Amino acid sequence: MMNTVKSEDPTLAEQAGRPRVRDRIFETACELFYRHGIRAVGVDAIACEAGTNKMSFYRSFASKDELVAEYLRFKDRNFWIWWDGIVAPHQGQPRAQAEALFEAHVNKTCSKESRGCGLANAAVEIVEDEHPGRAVVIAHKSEIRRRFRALAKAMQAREPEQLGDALMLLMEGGYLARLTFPKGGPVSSALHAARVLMDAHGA
Amino acid sequence: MMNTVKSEDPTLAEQAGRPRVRDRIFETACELFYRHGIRAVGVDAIACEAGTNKMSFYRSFASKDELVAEYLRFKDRNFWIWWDGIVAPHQGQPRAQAEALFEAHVNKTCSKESRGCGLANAAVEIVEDEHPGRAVVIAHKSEIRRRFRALAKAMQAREPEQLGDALMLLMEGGYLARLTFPKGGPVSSALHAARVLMDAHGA
DNA sequence: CGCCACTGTTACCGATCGGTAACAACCCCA
DNA sequence: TGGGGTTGTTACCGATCGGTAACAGTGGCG
Repeated sequence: MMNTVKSEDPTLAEQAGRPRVRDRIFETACELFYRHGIRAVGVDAIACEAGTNKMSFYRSFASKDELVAEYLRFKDRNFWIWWDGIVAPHQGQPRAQAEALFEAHVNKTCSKESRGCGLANAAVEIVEDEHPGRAVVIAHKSEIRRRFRALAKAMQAREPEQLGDALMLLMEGGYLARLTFPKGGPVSSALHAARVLMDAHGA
Repeated sequence: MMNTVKSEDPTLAEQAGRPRVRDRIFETACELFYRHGIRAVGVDAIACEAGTNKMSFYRSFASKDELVAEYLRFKDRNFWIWWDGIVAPHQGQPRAQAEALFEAHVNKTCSKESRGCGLANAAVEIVEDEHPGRAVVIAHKSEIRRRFRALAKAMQAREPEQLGDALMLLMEGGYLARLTFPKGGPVSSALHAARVLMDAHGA
């Protein structure tokens, strides 16, 4: 808790030009966790890949679990930045927002480097309730459900909860399918399916 | 390769009344893999939980990876037995078959012990292409896609490939959602969403 | 200059990982 | 009464896991 940042304002540290060790480690960890999975990546591998060693790792992070939680919070923040960025150009037009979301989702998930959703993958790997990352995952997915339902309600759909849930299932299913199918998988049909669903709900 | 079964026909061994050590180990492994994940369960834990020891484990299985592959093949077989059992009563009525499938899927996935789809979870945990279980997962998911598309075609739907993929995304999304939501999660809306989709496709 | 925060290095800890050798007991069947 | 196949037991292997102690350098800033 107290050894994450010893002194100095972190914003002040970022002003300095070259990257702090902590940032290099964190960036490396994010990439390795996403690419190979959380359990598959050890602390030693992270530190080594970041060009430093395990001791420097533990000078910046309290534990691996804590780093994992921070990784998940990072993924969560980035997701909502992405979401808000997609939605912004169509303010007040919930139907157009949803379509833009699914179009972007298909594009993103079909990209070569995609390994689905890091939060969803963590939901599979992290089973222990005490793990500090578990709460982050649950909160993230709950918020997704809330937003999809709100979107469905805003477009005046019949049975907005059902439509919101259905849209969420479509998106989550795409994340999962990406792990077994190359680019041309079922994800490609997500936008079309979302449109059909919204049409059918009178939105 | 040669130490999985040393002698005797395995079918002959099953004729004998009490459970072989191999079967106890395998059954235990299946439960632990599904409940806690593949990477989270060690060989020692499996053997111990099965009331034996690591040495007896390696007398029955060539390696942990090989056991994992066998676990996945087991899950695959069971899944199709389940599928065929659901579909059988509605032969020749693809629309009714799909509805029965989704109703059963919702029930199964909402049950208390459910941890989603073991194959899908393995798709998250197993990244290495060389792992003997990876091919099993890919084949399984490909077959699911094939069957859903065939089902959509059989019900004379417009754009059967799109509908088939959409149905698959709904189902897979439910598996994923189950890991973060308790019983009343978005999975509950899967059957309704599937109906709406099929209606919209004129099936 | 000297101080101090940051980093690198090395060695170590106990625990667990997947996997193996050697030997003693057992039980069924010939 | 034998075996032969199946088990249990113990000890061990090298490697890696997450995590720590102690010390040597280095850079910037007062």
